[in-house]
Amino acid sequence: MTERKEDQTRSRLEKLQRIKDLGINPYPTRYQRSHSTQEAVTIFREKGDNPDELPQIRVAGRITAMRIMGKASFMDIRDGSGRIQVYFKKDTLGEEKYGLLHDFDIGDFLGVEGTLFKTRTEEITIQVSGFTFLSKALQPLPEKWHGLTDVEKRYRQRYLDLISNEEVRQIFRMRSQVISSMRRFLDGQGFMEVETPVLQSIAAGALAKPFATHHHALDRDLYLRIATELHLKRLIVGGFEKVYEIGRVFRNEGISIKHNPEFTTLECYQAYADYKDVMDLTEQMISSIAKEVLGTTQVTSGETTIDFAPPWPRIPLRDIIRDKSGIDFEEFPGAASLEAKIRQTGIPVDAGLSWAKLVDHLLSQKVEPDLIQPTFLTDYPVELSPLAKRKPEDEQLTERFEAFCGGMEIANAFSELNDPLDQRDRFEEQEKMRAEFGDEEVERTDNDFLTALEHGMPPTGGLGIGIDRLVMLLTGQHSIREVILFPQLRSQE
RNA sequence: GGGCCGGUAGCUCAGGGGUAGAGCACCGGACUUUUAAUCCGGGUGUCGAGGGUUCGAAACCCUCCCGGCUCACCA
Repeated sequence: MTERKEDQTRSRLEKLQRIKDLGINPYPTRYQRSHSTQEAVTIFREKGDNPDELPQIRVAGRITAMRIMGKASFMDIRDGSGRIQVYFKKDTLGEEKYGLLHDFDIGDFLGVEGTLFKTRTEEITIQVSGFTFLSKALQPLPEKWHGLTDVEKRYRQRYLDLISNEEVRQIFRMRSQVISSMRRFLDGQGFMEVETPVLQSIAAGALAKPFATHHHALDRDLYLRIATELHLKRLIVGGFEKVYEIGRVFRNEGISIKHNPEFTTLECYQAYADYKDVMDLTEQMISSIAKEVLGTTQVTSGETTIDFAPPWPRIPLRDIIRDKSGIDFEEFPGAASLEAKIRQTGIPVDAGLSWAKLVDHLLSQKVEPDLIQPTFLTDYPVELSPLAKRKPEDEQLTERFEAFCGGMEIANAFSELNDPLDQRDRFEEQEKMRAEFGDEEVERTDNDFLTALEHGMPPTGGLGIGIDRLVMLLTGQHSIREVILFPQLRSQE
């Protein structure tokens, strides 16, 4: 509310005062409902033919429309289940109570009791015999025809978006269902859900810039986690054989239609499994979620239909990059030669990137946009995968896959590197690359994690899934902001 | 960070040098089965902010703020 009271607010404040003056508490503590609006409608559908069997109804909700005609009025009441029309009649309520209607506004909360009937236009309605004021709204709601479309306002005042737009409510219901379905699936497979620290003295486990903060009592800089990976593997070392965490991670990077600085990942780790087992798990989990939430494994958005039914194609990274770009990166083992080849092929590329970054560039430029159906790309070069175990038959490749869908990466997984000596070498390699290429987005050596590995970790398959992107795919949304309730915008007051 | 587009009433939007506009919302009145209720009356505003040009700026110029898309960035 602004300091200069808006006209509409002033009028609502006057009504609030009148309600108070009548000795009515405009913000009471509770209301005993007998039914949801949806249940009330259903009851009438089932028993409407025998009015004697209809119960007294008490529902509560927000007034979303008012149609006032002198001595009789209709209002729409909405609760979490739906809406119902209620009917106020001066004859029934008496002059005094009926007069109170003048102090109601759209947006107020109201509890009503009465009996169900059908109007002559066939709408199931509650004939109100009594009502209780439950909450006064001082601000007007968005307009009823066009609703709220201003994107900035939709995100900054998401509650208005949720009030105005049923599709938006549906998306976030689905997001919640996706996550609970994921939990059900993993719990059913014998995984145990755990929580690991968000505040860390070293942000490792992924290649990303962390957010920095400071702990005053310890006088120590801390970082917000960029992944849950290394702590979950410590738990595998500790003897838990199947663990997962669904949690927020933070990356201090650009904001885009596919990136939010804080986003939600699932990571799960399974002892004695390898990346092929994890591919099976991934297909099964995502298709199972789609079936539970959507009732089908297929999602149509625009002209494309994505089908999550397993099995998903499994294609070695080298093959698909060669097919899509004409470049076989194994023929260009150095950064300089690969960069020259990429340039020669006519693909724009920044100068001075590491070999691993160049391969990644080819992947994101020439391959990723075409991967619409769920697809596993496998066998990533070791330079690109500092936490993944080498393939026994080819030491330059790792037992790793990424899953792509809708032109986005949605999952990353590998046979976890459990050789502490190799892991230390890989961290050092990354540090060297950071020094050489001025690349901040590389793994930072986590000595505490290395110590854990030195105590012995069983062979382990690990998986990370971007839940926001998965929800985007399942709900057909093209912007990550449409699946995050309060996305990061440029500035907050 | 670059490019393009945008910011006008509570909401959705029109207006592009000459009195600030429409619909919904809101306020007053009428109306006992309405449902985008209807009918009569009322415009409620720092035209994103600041500076400049001009007799006159919401409009034109400059700077900034905010947002969207896009490029860069982003395992």
